[in-house]
Amino acid sequence: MKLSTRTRYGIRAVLELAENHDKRPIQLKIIARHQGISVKYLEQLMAILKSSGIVGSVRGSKGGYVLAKPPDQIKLSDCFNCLEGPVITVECVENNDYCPRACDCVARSVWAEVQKAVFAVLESMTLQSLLDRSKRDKTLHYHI
Amino acid sequence: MKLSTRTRYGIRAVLELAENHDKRPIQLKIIARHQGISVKYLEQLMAILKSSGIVGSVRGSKGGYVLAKPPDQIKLSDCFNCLEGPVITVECVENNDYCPRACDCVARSVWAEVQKAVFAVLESMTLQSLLDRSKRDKTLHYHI
DNA sequence: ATAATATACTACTAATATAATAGGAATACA
DNA sequence: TGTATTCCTATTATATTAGTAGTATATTAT
Repeated sequence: MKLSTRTRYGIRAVLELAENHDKRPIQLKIIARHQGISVKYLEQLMAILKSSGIVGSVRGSKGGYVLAKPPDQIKLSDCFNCLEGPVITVECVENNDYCPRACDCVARSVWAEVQKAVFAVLESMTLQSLLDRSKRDKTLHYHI
Repeated sequence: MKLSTRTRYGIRAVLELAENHDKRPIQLKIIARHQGISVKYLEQLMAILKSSGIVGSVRGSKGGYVLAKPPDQIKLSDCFNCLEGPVITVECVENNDYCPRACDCVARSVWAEVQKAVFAVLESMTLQSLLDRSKRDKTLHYHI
């Protein structure tokens, strides 16, 4: 159970957009430079995020990307879902018809619980809450 | 974030061993038939579980597999770990030296929290507790 | 002893998903 | 008009998963 770079890069990218939410659109080349990845690859990730309504874009010179909503209205679970796909897919958890023994399968109940736990964490976080956390942590560092 | 069949099959297999813990060794062909998978593939999964000290085996005719410890002493996190690998590997969570920005990376703190949540669920379950749950659920069904 | 049954070990193959690269089209600004 | 940027699609490389296959080794039963 390993996170794809797609999700890791993608979420770092939206966090960077969140930091600059009130400013002008940010170009991918900027983000790509910061994260040390190729613009071309990032383009594809942003396309996913855009089609899910998480980011918006401005084409042409001086264009770039912005968050489609204020950072306190974007949950991490939204980002995760569109980049990585549904949290922990064991077909049978979502789809009762997938396996005839689903209704009394213990294993299934395990995966359902794990899935719930992951989702709860991701749903409790918004981009804004993460920015706040980051700010707080940095302040703490100065005082150490 | 999708579970491998390796983990799904493997855990269903140890659950089947747990059900028969007081009995004679169970042959792979039995389990394979129940789960609808090939004996050969199951062999490989059992090899992993064996090398991690979760199951033991008896070779030769009338041989088979048994749990290496009583089912209340085997946590699901143990099984998961050896089959699927460490819960949610984002290198930087375990290894502080992996990324220079690790100490104040917000993304990293997210993955650390998710990881903790998953692990907590899996660590709270033993094979025995799952058997009990299964039994209880089945009883409930009769009463419905 | 020998035959039958089961695990143990190792190598190989097929299928799938991820990660990344590449080229050019469309759009906007200056 | 030229430059900068997103947009779209195709292709390739790499890694992982899933599964098959063959043979060796150990144990039991006859």
